[in-house]
Amino acid sequence: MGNTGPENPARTRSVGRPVDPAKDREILAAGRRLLFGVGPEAVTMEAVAREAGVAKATLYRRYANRDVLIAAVAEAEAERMAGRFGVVPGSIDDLRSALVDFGCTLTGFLLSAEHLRFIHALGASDRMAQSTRDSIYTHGPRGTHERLAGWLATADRQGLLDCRDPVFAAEQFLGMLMGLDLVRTLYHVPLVRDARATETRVSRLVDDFLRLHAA
Amino acid sequence: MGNTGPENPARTRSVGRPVDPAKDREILAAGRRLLFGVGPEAVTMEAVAREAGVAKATLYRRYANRDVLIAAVAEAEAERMAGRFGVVPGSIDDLRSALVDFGCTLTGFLLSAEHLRFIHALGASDRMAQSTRDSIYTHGPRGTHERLAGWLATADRQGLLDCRDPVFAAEQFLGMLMGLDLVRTLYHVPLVRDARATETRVSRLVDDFLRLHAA
DNA sequence: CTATTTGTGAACGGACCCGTATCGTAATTC
DNA sequence: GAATTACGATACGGGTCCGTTCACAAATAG
Repeated sequence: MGNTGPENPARTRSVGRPVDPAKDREILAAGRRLLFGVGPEAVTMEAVAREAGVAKATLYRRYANRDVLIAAVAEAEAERMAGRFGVVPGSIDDLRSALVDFGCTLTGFLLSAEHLRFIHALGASDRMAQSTRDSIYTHGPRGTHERLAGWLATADRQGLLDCRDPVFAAEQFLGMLMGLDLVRTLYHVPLVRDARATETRVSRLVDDFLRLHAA
Repeated sequence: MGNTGPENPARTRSVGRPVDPAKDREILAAGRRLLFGVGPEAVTMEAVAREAGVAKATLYRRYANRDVLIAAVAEAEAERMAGRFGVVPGSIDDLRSALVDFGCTLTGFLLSAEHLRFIHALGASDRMAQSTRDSIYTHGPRGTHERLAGWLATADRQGLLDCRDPVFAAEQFLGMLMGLDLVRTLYHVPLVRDARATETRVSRLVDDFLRLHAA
């Protein structure tokens, strides 16, 4: 993951024309636009080359074949999204407002156009390697789940909460939070919910959750 | 929807060799296997013809083009799944066991291989018409949500429950029930959960839900 | 300048697919 | 039997894409 370029240790042989890193970025950006903007079928070598302003031969100099390219595009996006996914509840002093903030941020992301496109790109079973999916899952939902569970466990140890099964409780909370939003996303059902509505909704859910696990 | 065949009023001209309905079924079955088993890209006219043991010309006699065929396959599957989705809580006399049964059936379906393949096929944005998706959504998740909300509203009117916003509560319950299962499905994360584990999990969730809305 | 490597542009063979067409055969009505 | 329709097998033109190749320009080190 901490690689200078596509699949390369010792990329510079220190002689000859150096690799243009701008092209790397252009290729991945073009691949991302196609994969997450149009769909997996749209990311053909010819389309990527055209979109990136690069010769097809250049693509094959960097990526062995189409599947490798698609995997690289997905992996790059996974890293980009890790930051967005990396939401964590704030200070434990004010449980309620920490959970409300956490919930609003998370649902806001769930419903974003960015995430929607990402979810749909996951359907490309064959084209996207399972390892890529695993990586995204681990850095994404699984990480969020674990962090929330850890946070709840801490709150329980400090006597702020009665939460003897934090993993279960965290999933319960995340489930309530997502509600049917993910389903709606999958079915392309538009859902407008402004910041105001989101906050009231999340507030009610957090109140319920805290009521269930009151110390 | 109550059509004898693909897009056909007055299909019998009553003279000449009649259409073989078995071929209709074979075609749809083959399309279903390909669409939900392999992926949208796999459902080509040639593959369907091969898989169904039918000449390609026969396909074009029934379906104008590939997109129409794919839409028909998806629509047929949507009808098939409507029955599976059509879970409804049982008698209102015993809230708890009715909800537990409902929850177990629903999560069992959510995690089924059948539903998994279905979800992934939804990614084919271009190939599957939005009207098809809408139909599936309406007969599926939306219907379940509405039926549950109606059920809760009835329970509220009878004083068995304190549920002043049944739509909200229904989504809350469904959210808790699904938890991260749908996410796991999307990321191909296997989750083994036998009937025993499912029931204890759902029982806890139902208890929590009833505690939140106790009369 | 020379050697070396990156990148371009264009072309190519092979594969797959779509949608159509043709010809022969099977099944049914009259 | 004759007319009519459904189906199979096969082939074709047109298109897209993959992955490779080749000749040539561009950029860098020594």
